[in-house]
Amino acid sequence: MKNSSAEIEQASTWPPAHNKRQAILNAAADVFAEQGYAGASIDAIAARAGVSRQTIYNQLGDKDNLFKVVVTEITERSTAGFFRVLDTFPVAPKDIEKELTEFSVRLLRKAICDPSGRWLRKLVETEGVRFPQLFETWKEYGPGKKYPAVAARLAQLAHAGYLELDDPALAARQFIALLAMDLRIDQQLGRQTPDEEIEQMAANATRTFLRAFGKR
Amino acid sequence: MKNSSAEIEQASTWPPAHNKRQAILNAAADVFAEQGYAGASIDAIAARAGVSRQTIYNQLGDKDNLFKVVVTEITERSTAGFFRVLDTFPVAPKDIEKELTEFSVRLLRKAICDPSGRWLRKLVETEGVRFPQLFETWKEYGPGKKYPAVAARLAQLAHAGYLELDDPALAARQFIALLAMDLRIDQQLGRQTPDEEIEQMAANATRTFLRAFGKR
DNA sequence: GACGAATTGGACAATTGTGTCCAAAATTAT
DNA sequence: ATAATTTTGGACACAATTGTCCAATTCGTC
Repeated sequence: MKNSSAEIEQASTWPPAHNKRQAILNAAADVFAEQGYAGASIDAIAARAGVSRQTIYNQLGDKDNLFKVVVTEITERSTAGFFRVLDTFPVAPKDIEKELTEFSVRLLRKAICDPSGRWLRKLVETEGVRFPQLFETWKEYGPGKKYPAVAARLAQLAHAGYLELDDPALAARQFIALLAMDLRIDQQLGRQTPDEEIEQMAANATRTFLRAFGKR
Repeated sequence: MKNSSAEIEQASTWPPAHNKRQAILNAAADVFAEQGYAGASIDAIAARAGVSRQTIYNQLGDKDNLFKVVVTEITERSTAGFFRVLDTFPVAPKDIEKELTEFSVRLLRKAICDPSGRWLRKLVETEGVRFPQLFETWKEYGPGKKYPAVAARLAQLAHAGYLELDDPALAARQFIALLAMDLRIDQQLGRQTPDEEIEQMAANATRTFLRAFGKR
């Protein structure tokens, strides 16, 4: 009924059980993020996925394993989306402020439209202590790969004479921090950040970043 | 035994039961933060506080109420500490970079040594959806009072000719974002950030902030 | 030392959740 | 159509948790 993932169950004459599996994983991600590991009951997940409890145990084993699968799955989904956006990073911009702002908008929008990232961060924050190995995996895929990638792009811009950077890695972290800043507060609630605000956030971050590191 | 709050129970010929109450609140804060609301069992809290379960029910009622008391208590403790540090904000610095960095170190250190802030943030993130009224309270005391206070100090510095600001409120958020940036990752784990790194973080943030907004 | 208050520990019912088993039903492929 | 596989829903044992009750004990005070 109120199953938001139901539309995915089209006629898929494909991997036998993969649409139900997907429905389960989506539902599980939601419930885990909302209720925490302990608070998430298998029944709640089953209900939201529109599946019987038994099917979950059949396909994914016990709660621990379900949780691990959810996190790895979402990690992959999230990083894939991130790198797709990163490919649109401006290389030889005519108007650097304009193009960097537009890139920032794309980045923020991806981070919003695809809630995976948010769920994931929340899950890791909440359950990281109890699943240390999971925390490591996330750190490897999250900060471990995303920040260097951004740093490389920034270094490229610096090398092309657009920026003055002595520490690209630091600049990358600061750029992301400035971008995500206002998003966090909104996002922790269910608040759907309106488009104008996203553009405002991107503009603010880019402007300050360029004030600090732009060639003058 | 391994009760880290036990030392507080000195000879206090004072409010009859207030040291035990404190022990309970401290333990509850820890357990709630580690395990989430659902995962935190009263028994676990009682054990960590070194009291019997019954005592918790006697003094603080049921789990819901205990949680509320913990959050309000910690909110007050945290904001108090913050404003005590904010009073050391440089007003007429000789070397602005130096003095602003030192202030940043104090701010970060307070945010670390007093784990209340971290616990609180985590609790709000985890349980904010389930306790909406609580979320509002936190937002009122957290972002609602801290950011404007910082903005006012920055505006003061700008007025005194040290900074070039068009939007103090925005600058305040960005300053805090730059400061807290690297802290979050460390902190979510139990990692005790070493002193040199704190100073490094403060220096990085201040340097970038002044590159963007310092009068040249 | 004796009194009153708080604390303790243990037992208790009620609820909730996990993970398993299984026979009936639905779905899919042959 | 028929056979194979998956899904379903309900029942079940088992464990954990909440919140309450109460007698025995400890604690601080007078």
